[in-house]
Amino acid sequence: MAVPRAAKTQRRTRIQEEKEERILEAALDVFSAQGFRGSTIDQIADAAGMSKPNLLYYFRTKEAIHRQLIDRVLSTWLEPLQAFDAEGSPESEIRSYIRRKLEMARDFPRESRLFANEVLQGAPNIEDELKGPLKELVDEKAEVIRAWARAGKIARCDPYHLIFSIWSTTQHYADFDVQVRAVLGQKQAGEGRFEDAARFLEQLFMDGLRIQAK
Amino acid sequence: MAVPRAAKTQRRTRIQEEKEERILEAALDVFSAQGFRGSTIDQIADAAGMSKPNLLYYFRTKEAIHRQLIDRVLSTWLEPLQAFDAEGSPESEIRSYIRRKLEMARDFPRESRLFANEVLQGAPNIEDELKGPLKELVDEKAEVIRAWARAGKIARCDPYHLIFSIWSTTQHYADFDVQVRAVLGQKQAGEGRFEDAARFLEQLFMDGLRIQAK
DNA sequence: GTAAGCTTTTACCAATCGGTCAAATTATCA
DNA sequence: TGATAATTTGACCGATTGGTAAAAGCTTAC
Repeated sequence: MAVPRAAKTQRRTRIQEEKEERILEAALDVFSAQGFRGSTIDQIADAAGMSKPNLLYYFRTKEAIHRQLIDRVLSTWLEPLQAFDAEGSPESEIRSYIRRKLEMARDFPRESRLFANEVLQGAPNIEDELKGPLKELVDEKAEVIRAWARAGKIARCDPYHLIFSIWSTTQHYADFDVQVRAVLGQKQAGEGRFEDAARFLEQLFMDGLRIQAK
Repeated sequence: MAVPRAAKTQRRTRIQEEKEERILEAALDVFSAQGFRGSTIDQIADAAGMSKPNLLYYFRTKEAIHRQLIDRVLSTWLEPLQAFDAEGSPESEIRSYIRRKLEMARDFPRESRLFANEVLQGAPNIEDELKGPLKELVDEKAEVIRAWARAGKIARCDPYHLIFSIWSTTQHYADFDVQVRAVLGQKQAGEGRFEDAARFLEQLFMDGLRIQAK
């Protein structure tokens, strides 16, 4: 008798790991492009190259796939901010934070869009994570920024809105990619726009915060 | 014999105008919260206080509602950038552009989210508008900004990415409202965050572009 | 008032949705 | 090899989807 999802054995099978990975990869494609409600299990199963019942053997529900995906993405999404270091100089920390967030927009646009879709539609599944871990992390880093301002190392400013503005400007290149491409036109068909964006944003934030470049 | 959608008469009935307006208003609610695919005609009909077939008497398909809504929103979305004036001073023009975009995020968050949903999901219905009218408008204003930089009125910078950064930072407060609220917590339950954001963004862009305040 | 056209409703449809079930197939390991 | 567990399949289900047909009800102009 086959008890689904390998409840009997503790260890996960090789096949289980492979298939679950393939499903999550396919689901990232589909969910990030169409949102949760707009995606169907059939589409994900197709993209993963398996039948719907087979997919549902690994994940009980559509929601279960989405939850696991969101969990995974959320933690990688927070990494750059985690790395924000109170010991470093404002210049290097803010510069490298901008650069890392831009690299994520370039290299992991699906992850960014998955997250954007979720937040845009009211974040029904991650409200707790936003109000808990995310808020705490931002509170902590905001204090670092405030200390820099007190020490006269950067201009006085609201640290929360500073963080928001770095988030929004960098993620814009993933979430609104179609628009960015349309406006820039053919001249930026390659990835050059990311370097231009990096140059612009670093200048904007350095001067905007009155940080002296070395 | 009732030919649908008043094909016989040229003029629109009073009832037609009222009902179509009610439908579009309801559809804005639903589409902006759940995206196109995630929304159902029933939900829109409910929100508009009428039966589904009754709604479908005024709009042949779900797509037709969405198209008309997008068209309408797109033009109001472009207004602030239209107002961007080459004759004005960089300080007043950029300041007021930021302020107007922030006011739109505060006063018309549904419109912003409808647009964000559309672009995020690949802009299948507005690609032409993005590559045509939008691009032309941005090209024109980018030239204005470039002229300011040549005249030494503002720092040299990529005008396109400047515009992107103003778009993204301001719309962030509409599109990612849930996240902003979660991170700021209870202390900003009212609309205070918009004033704080305005202060921060004006400072960031004024100093970032090395514009002297009068 | 009445007839023509406009609006609304009731009943309905085929397609698709998320998900189940039992049987068939395949992999694993003693 | 054989038995046991893991995986895959096809057939199916009730609910919901976008949309239609036709008749009933309502407005409006004459």
